Amino acid sequence: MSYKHQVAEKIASALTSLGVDSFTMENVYAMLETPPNPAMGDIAFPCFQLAKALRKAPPMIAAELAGQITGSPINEAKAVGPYVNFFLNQEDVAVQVIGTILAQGSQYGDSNQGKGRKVPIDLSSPNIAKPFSMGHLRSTVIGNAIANIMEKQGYEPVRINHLGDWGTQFGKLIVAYRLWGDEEKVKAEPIKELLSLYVRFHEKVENDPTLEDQGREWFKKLEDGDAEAEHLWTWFREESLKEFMKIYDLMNVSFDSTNGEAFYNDKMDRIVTLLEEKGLLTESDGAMVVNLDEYNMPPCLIKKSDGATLYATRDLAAALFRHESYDFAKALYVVGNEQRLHFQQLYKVLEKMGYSWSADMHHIQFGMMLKDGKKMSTRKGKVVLLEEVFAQAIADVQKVIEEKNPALANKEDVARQVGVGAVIFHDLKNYRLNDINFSWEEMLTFEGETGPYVQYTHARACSLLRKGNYQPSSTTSLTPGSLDGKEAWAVITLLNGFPEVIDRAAANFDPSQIGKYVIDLAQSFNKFYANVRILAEEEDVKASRLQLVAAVVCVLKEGLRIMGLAAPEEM
RNA sequence: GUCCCAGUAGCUCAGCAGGAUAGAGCAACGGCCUUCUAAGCCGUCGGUCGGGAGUUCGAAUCUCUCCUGGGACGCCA
Repeated sequence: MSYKHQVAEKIASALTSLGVDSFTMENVYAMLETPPNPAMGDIAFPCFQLAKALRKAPPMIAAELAGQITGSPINEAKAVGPYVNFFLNQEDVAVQVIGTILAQGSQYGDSNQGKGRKVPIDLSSPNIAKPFSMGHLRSTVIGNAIANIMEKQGYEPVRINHLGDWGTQFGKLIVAYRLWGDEEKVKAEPIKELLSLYVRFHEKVENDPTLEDQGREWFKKLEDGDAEAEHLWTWFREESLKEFMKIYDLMNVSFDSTNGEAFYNDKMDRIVTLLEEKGLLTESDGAMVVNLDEYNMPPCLIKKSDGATLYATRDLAAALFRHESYDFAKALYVVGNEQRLHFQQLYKVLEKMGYSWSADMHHIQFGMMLKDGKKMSTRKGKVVLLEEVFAQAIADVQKVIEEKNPALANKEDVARQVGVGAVIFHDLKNYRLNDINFSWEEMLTFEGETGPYVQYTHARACSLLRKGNYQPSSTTSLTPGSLDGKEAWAVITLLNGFPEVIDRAAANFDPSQIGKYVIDLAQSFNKFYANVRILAEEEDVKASRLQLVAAVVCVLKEGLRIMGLAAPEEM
């Protein structure tokens, strides 16, 4: 039980003795606040809500309560207007918090809420034959971080890269390749060449709308097993995958499944049959649809008038497959917010089919990656390639290393970890629904609220442990007075809050909670570092402070790991 | 037109199961390396929380309305 829970319990029992029994310890815990100024106390309990039950003014209640609450970890309870402010025995709390972290290590903050239940997460999912652009970064890093968060909550995440390897776009690409393609060129630079074919196709379509029809025809051929179409498709897919793997290796992201849309090609007849059996399929303008008027939504398209399938058809097949394969606790789709309607339709169709588990599916939406305030368009070739962004980031970090720490041992590894970390952190630090306006300058900043800042803080802390010859111990004992002062106390209270941050991040599928936390912790540690001497102190004081440093290292590293960043020990 | 999301410091954003004086980072300016990595720390400057109304002891936070920006709305994914 954390010290805050101990305080809440004492308040709850004091309330009971005053004749109020409607507040449980958990209720009280939720009401606890932090005073605006540390000089006012460590924890505050507002008494407004008690005014009705006790028929007294809040300040009177606060005064009464303050007189009744004593005992560890509380040093003093003081009524300030309508609040009871508690001053804690900071040494008791420090031992508790640091002891817990050093004992649990990377498991600090774990919980068993998920009980080993599976959570398939649809993430990354780039389109074959298109470059891996900045836009695809978001789904990858957000999904990966959420998978880590769920894992920390005791779930078993299943990372699924639902590759965009099926659809009319492949028909278009095949048409373009047959018209203008060159085998040698594609072999030399697959993604670049395929993209330029795709761009060219969309330029030509302006003057020759029949190209669109040809594209649709070729996709239909692909679905029907045409040999030439299949050969080209397989080739394009393999070349693309090779390119994507480079990026994933760089990011240290891996998948449990790379079943893309094509995987469901032979599983869609079943969906159509099921929909027919349940009487949900109706014909509309030659296409087959599920009507969703009752939900005030446009109909969900299942089959085009030429009989070819659509995005929704494949997602329905995928949903059924995932439910049958994983018996999931939740199923997550980390997909941009512009697809909101699609997922709402998907859930409603599943609901109409009688699958109550559709309620466990969540569309984890995120905002768009914009360039100059506008959407990046693959068709117009206006994309920023992720590969280039990483390359630039790593090069910039290398420059900084040469300037600040040229003697560093494994420069290449560190440059990669920090460069990639800067890009990932920049994406994750703000709430995922916010749009991001792409800016080289902002992305490649290594100062302030950035990934490198946190990594740097971690590295400095590691350096202290090294130089102080810190040895882990099974017990935590702190020398009285060694961790006095507001700097240490700020670090300790933040360290204590880590498990709650994980809970909040998991409940909201929100990696930015971890990002903000890790920044806060790094900032407060840097203040401690700047104001409190560690290595030059007497042995017992040094030992105590190093234990705090070790706890910070542990939590920073774990926070970074969850976000998908490495934590180099020197940089 | 309908439905979603957003509007907080010059810029990028926190805060939004209502609570005591609205916070960071960047930018600008000024300090701090004979204490441990200056990718750091400290200070100064900077706000009618888009406008208006309502709910209540109390609203950046909840409700309504208006304004502005973005997105989605059948044979793309």
